[in-house]
Amino acid sequence: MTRKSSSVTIRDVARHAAVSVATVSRFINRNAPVSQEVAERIQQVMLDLNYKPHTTARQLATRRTLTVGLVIHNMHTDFFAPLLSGIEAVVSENQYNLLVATYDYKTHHHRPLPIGPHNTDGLLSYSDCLNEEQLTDLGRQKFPVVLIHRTAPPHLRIPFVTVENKAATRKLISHLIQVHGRRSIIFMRGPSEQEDSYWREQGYRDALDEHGIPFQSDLILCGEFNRTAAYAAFKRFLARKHPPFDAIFTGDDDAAIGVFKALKEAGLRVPEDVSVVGFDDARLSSFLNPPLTTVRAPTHQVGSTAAALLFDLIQERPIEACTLLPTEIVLRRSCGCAYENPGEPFYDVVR
Amino acid sequence: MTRKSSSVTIRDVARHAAVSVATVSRFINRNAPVSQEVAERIQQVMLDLNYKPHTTARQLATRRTLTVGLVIHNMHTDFFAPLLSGIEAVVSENQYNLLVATYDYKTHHHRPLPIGPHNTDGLLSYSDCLNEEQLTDLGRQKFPVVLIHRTAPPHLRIPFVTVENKAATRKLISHLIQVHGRRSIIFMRGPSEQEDSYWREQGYRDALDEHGIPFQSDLILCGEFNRTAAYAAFKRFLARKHPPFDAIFTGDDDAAIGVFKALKEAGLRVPEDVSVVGFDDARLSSFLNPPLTTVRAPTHQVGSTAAALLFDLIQERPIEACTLLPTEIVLRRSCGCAYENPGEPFYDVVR
DNA sequence: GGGATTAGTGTAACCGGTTACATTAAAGCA
DNA sequence: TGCTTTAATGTAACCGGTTACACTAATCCC
Repeated sequence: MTRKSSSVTIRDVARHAAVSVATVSRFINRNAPVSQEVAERIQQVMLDLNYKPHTTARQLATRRTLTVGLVIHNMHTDFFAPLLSGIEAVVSENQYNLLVATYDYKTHHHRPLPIGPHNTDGLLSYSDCLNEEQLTDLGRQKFPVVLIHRTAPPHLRIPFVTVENKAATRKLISHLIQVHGRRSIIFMRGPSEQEDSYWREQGYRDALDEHGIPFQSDLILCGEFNRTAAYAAFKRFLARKHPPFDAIFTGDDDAAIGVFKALKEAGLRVPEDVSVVGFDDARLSSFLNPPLTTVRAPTHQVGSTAAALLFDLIQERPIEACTLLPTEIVLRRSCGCAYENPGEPFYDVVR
Repeated sequence: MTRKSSSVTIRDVARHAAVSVATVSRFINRNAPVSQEVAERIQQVMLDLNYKPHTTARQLATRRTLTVGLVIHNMHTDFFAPLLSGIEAVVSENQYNLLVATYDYKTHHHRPLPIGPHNTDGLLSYSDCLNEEQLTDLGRQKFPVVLIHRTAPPHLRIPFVTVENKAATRKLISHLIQVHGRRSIIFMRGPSEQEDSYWREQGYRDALDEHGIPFQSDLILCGEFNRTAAYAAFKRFLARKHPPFDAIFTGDDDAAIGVFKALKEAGLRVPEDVSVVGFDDARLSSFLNPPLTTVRAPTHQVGSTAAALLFDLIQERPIEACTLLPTEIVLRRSCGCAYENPGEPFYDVVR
């Protein structure tokens, strides 16, 4: 294998500065007094030799990695950019590094999780990338973990950060019913076992109940929170014998793009023939034609909050066990509202 | 500090299995024969004790981290999602981890680079996050580095991956001149020292030259490749005494969003009054109103190519020193073209 | 002035793995 | 049968830091 050019170690520095390695270490870490004179000598030698402390060795000795891990299943959708950005901001503020692993127990369960107590000080886990067994295992080791977009199994005391899904969805669906008179509303599920999808569906059902509209299982499709799958699922729906519909809740904004396309191909107009609404308020949602009515989720803030929580955990500060960030519905034209939003996306009608 | 619950080590496993640590290590790494019987015993003990090899210790002993680093200055724009996604795909395919650091020598130069030979096996560096001195330093240690969206200083033999900026820009500007009769074209620069910006400006100048249009320095603005800065810069331009203009090359797509907004506020129509063109073909560009004419840069592929190159370097395979990925102009409506693109963004008129 | 404290330093064990080298027993071969 | 090869294993040094403990000399305090 690659033989690294033998690098200069703390012992080299010690020898050249005519002191012990302990003294050099103390100088570097400033955790014990070192005389002025010796300090200067060490400083000079370090420069001369271009010495860089060996991160890995230090990690082994101190059992602290100054790194946090993030597990996500992939980065294929726009959703992850603001999430990552929020996490990254807090991580670098704390002078930590971020180790990113794409891992999903459903597809990688034969492979051990590449992130854990042995290479990070704490872990952020998105959605259902880890299963309960893995979480239990980490919990048993008292390893700091914060869950993102999923709640923790109650017997594990793992803090989590997610967004308010149910009430916002209920409000959005109610809006379709009350304001726009829609009654046959398609619901597109996300990936199964995705909690967001579950709660959004509850909100959808609640809204129907509230207005006395019976739930119809053949209005439930699977959009997978992704434009391509949503397009395909909706095409299949249109092709087969299906009940009439006058609105679609696409589950998330990315799926709405696929639905827009399928509707266009079918010659159906949005919002005249069909109201379309999404969830997330992704960066491009206000640019769609028509602009997409959706629920604004503070994804960047989800990331930063989760990361902040993780540092609280790592530093053993008291923490908030569960954080449910508020969402708000954003009315644009795709539901049938006629608001003109000048200068989108800078201004939105929010309520 | 946090005292980790003492974890089970290879010596514990060895003791319980009544073998030496070497044998356990061999069994784990499958790099020397171990008898069937002993193998089973070790396997069982590992399960019983829930033993997990200590990544850091292994890294120290083998001097291989199975991790690659990525240095970017931030993740604030949409540009990074496809880049990261491309990198990530190749990294996880190679069963490596990805360590992400946001670092910029201009703002962090007092702080040492958190990524290097001591915690990664190779490094991807975006644009001008690292300065020449830092690159030289890494080069001297023969540390594998691949540059993204910048060329390497010639005396350092560092491979790089970037996109074809100049010819595409020249073609795009020529299109504005020849097809749409534009002659007073604003050019928005990106961040100074950004190579992409430099080459795009060269392409812009070449196109002017080619058509005998004199270069006007007061048509050069600074958009910073970002919507907010571009909006502000363009507002300032409009507010002061300025030469007439009939087109804008915004430097990149994100900046185009800010320009769109400022134009709308000024009551100028796109493309009737002003042609607007960008660069990148970001995910939302085809959704803008009007859809943005731009240059398609294979950003995902830039990421995957750079990562693949880095692995070639790490594994000491022969490599391509410089990779210039092709770009193509994408005509939509913002320049004045009248193509109807059915089902944007799935189909584009590309040429 | 004598005991207690503190500044400044060194020695060596330790973190948890890998691996060069040595050793023994079994298998292969003439 | 005797010699060489190979399978299987153990011992201990090593990777490059940190830090507990020991020690000396100087300073403080009553």
